[in-house]
Amino acid sequence: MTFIREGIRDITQFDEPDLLLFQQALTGRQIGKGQFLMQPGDTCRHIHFLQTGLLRSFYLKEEEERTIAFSLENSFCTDLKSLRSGQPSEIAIQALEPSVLLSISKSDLIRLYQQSHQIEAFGRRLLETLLEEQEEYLSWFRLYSAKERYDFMLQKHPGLLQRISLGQLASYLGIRRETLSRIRGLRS
Amino acid sequence: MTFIREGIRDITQFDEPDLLLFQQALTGRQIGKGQFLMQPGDTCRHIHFLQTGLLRSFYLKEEEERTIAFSLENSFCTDLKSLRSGQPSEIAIQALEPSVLLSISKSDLIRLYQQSHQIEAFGRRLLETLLEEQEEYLSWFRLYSAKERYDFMLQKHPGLLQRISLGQLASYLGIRRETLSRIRGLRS
DNA sequence: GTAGCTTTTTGACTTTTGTCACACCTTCGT
DNA sequence: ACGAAGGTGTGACAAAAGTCAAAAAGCTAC
Repeated sequence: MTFIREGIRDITQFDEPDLLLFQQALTGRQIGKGQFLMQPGDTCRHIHFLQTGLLRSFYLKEEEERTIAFSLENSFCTDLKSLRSGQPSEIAIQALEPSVLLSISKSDLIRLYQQSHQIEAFGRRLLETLLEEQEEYLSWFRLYSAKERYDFMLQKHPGLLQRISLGQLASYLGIRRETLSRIRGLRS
Repeated sequence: MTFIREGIRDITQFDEPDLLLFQQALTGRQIGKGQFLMQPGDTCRHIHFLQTGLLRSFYLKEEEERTIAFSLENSFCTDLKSLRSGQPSEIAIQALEPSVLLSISKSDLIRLYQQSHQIEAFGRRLLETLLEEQEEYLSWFRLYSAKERYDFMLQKHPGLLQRISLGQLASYLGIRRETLSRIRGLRS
């Protein structure tokens, strides 16, 4: 439990009272490889903090999985659209590895935001980071070719490739498995 | 000045004391059609609230403009990456129409965040909305063809087409002017 | 109106990526 | 060891989008 405190504290930089408040709202959960944290049609009611493991979020379009994100250790994962609207989600979240997560419900989070300015500030900073990351990812599609996007991925997450299938990576890069295979073939 | 108060109040939902605080940090500015709010290489130090007019943010890649956003009336505009890092920006922001904006500096905003929980909460909510919008926009590229993206644009911002050039729209949709022209030709 | 500019459209061609089919290789359970 | 299933690589072809060039259509300023 101590190491959980440390993990949360490092990320949030909460002081002792807020750390306690936050921690009390968290519920632990384990999930096996291949299992789903949520399926399309479910309504998302939590934000998950991934301690160990690996998650993948994806749309299902015509039997095809279109990956929108990989969530690594010490990062947060949710479906913001469904969480905010209360409407059914269009995405699935699946564990690619056995994963340990701490989850906080929407209602608890709203309560904590109101109770603590510091927690609200953390929420704001977290969102800024997420938005900036997503802007960068989006710029890949605006500015670069499939090959370049693949190279960026290698640079940015060199270890990740050993943990996911090429099909999953391809769908994250917005191309077909075969195209990715050909890109990788061009060893220049 | 009253109507500015109302506009800000509607959007932020600040109560009277915070409204005043916030308002004092805002500086007004007008900018003519075609003028630049910032250029690549500038460091972004403000968040701009657009009262009237139309802004466009874009990258410059090999003499080509790649539009990443149109900012409409009553919306916010900045370069989050440069604003947060303090590093030179890679994007340009240009007024497509004569525009009136209220701007707040990064340092003032940070100060206000610290002073007022309510203002911090507004910042968080705003970021949530921006992130959700961007997720939707990103899903266009994941799930839909160029033609479909064009149709969504028509649905979502029917009026905008009269205010921007087709070249600008094409670059926002991630295709060439010629391709957009052909898509529009297919009147089915 | 018309000259000069920009924007949009059209055409021929190239490049990139997708599609479909199938071979190859793991891995995993029996 | 065996076969099934899933993941990966390759080839031939199709579709989508990019490129380059030039014509047509819109604007703007005299």
